Amino acid sequence: MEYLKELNESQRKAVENTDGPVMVLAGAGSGKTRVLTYRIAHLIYKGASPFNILALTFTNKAAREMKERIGKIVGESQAKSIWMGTFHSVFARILRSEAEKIGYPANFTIYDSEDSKRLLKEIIKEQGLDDKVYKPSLVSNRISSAKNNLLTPAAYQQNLIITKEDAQSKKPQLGKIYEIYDKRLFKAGAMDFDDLLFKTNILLRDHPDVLNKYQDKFRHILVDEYQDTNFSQYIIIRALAAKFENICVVGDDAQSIYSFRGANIQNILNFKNDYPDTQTFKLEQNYRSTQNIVNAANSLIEKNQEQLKKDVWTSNEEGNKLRLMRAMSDNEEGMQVAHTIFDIKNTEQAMNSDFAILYRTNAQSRAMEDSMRKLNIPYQIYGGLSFYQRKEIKDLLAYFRLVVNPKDDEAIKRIINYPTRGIGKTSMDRIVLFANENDIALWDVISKIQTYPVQIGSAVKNKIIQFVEMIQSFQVIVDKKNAYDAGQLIASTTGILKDLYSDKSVEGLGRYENIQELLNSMKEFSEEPQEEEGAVAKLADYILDIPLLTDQDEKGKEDSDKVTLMTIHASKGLEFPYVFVVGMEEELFPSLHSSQSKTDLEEERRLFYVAITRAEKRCHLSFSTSRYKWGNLIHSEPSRFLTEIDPKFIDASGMAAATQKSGAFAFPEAGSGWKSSSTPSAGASQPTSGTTSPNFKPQRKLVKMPSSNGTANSNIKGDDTSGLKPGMKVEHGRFGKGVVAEIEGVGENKKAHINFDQAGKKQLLLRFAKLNIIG
DNA sequence: GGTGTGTAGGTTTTT
DNA sequence: CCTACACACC
Repeated sequence: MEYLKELNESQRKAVENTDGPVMVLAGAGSGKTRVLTYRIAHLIYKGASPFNILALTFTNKAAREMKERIGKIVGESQAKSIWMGTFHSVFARILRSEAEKIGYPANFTIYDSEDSKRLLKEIIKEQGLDDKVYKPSLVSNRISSAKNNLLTPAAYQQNLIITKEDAQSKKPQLGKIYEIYDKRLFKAGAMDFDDLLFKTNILLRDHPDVLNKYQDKFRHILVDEYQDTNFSQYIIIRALAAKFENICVVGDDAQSIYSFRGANIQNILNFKNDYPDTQTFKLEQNYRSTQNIVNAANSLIEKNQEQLKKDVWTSNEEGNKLRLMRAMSDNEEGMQVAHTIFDIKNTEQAMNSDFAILYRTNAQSRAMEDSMRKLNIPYQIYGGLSFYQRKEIKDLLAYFRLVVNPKDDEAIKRIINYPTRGIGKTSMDRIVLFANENDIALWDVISKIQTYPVQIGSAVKNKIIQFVEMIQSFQVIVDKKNAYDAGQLIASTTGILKDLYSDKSVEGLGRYENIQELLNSMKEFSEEPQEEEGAVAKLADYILDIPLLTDQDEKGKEDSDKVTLMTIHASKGLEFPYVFVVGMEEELFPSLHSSQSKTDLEEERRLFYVAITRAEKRCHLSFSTSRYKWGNLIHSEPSRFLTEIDPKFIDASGMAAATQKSGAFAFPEAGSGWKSSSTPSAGASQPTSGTTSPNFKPQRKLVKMPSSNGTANSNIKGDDTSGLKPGMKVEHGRFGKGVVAEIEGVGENKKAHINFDQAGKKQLLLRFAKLNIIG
């Protein structure tokens, strides 16, 4: 029990009190993961079987890492048996083994958001509705929140509040769409993300024996990030915990940032009402960040009204103040960040992986990527499209899906004419219409196309028959061959490989390589030892839960030394020595949508709180006064959040030019030296490749030059510094005037040690530094 | 039925 | 700016 000594008092109590309901309110950086890890280890140490432990985490990655840490304490074989993962993946697993009870095949398909929206779009059109009024994404959100609140289509249509809302927003048909959508999913043997929770609830509600079984099984339940659970998740947990009430939830209301996904902060606020004899432990000591960071974050979150009282403090060093940076364009902002990273790496011996650049929206990554590339700083983007959502990958996966679950209508529609085989839109429209009108699965129609009175030409019928026969031939082999052999056969027989190979463009090559990458990983999967002697790794097992993987779950992303770029949402639970929060601008952060309502604004503020508290040593906040949006330059104002942090924790010394006319924004310390318009640009940048993971093609091919916005970077040129000698006086755009102390290195590694009057000693690589010789 | 071109519309955040 | 879809042509 050595591990108990590594805990402070409240942490230790949260670990040792393993009986009955426990709520742990864990401030940012207070060792929440450590508590969860040790609590599980402690349970096992005290004799609990790992099979009886259910631990729900927010990402698969978090589950994996926690398992690893537990394994180090109690042994890997024990840790392996714990039921641990996201709500979605754990309950998908349970649903597969109980699927028949609710009328689903065990091989049910999981529709990702794209599949759902395509289906919705089809239904909207079919109903003769305007898809500009009934926007698929909006309809999808509405249905999603209905499901997360456990409203069936019938309940939805009977709910007066909802129907009134829909009527007022001129969308009275939403309930009807939901009803049809739900039917189609069922017919296709498919569940969307929300169904994985919804159907779990149905299963547990309608099958007391099943409920009983899992209540007994999951004798100990732990839920991480409890503040971000929704109603559907809450009911599942409540049902499963009802018998033993050995439930431990861990969370921080100040970090609740997923209400758009149905997360309900009340779940954590009301926990005590559900379990009156709850023991509550507060973790308030922050071990992660410096005093300045903790205090700055506290001063911000104070502005929120609705929260549980907590005093987060730290005994860490005071550290640097949060540094404010101002740029004139998004590109310049990127360059400032890149240069700052470059400098910190030099002066503090930091690794690339010590840095994270966090932003509000994925679209902001581009300027950051460009600047990283220009300074040759390796980086890794998380978020955006995951590998498995790429078109070519989804196409091939659709074949796999169809082979595994022939009722999967979306898969059929996606690939029946890809690669093109003469089954065109008109024919498919007729077939789909016929199938929907008669409530028959698409596969049933096409596999018996001769027997149904669908008006299509005989040539097309023959093509369809060939297609069906091809799929059937795959179905025969799929259980005999391993996933890789089956996958390889399908990829080549269908003509996908050939089709992609024949495209010799850069993008086409990338797509081909992505397919090869998928096949490689299937090979790896197929070569893993199987539990059962002589069994093969099946295609179905490879593909079924792929939609639940995010790109954080992909292999080979973590162990290399790269700067991390991600949205703030994706950064939840992570920590980095150096954090840059970029795009601190009104209408971006807080987002345009959120500035209307108070609760939304409070959520944005919590999001900012999350961003700041990711930082261990230093936190940089940057904004730009203009930004490209859809190719147009738009003006932007500094975020109101910047003024909500107590100024005594902020270093705005580089903000001289910033106060010029941003009325809403004036820092007392605005001072010396720094002119944003003279930020050096990386003229000598080299062509870069290989900065992204080898698994992936860069998403964009072109590196945009900084001069594209016409300002900041274009007209500053450094002097020729090849003859620079110690003793010479120079001027640097950012650091001001200084004297060269020493020249070191040769060629592109030539470096000058310069004592700047204001900025102190710096080492600058001459190949990047724009220096003007002044004496 | 296949292929190419024009244009409308899209950015919160994610399992 | 980029993508997805509608329409016109072959």
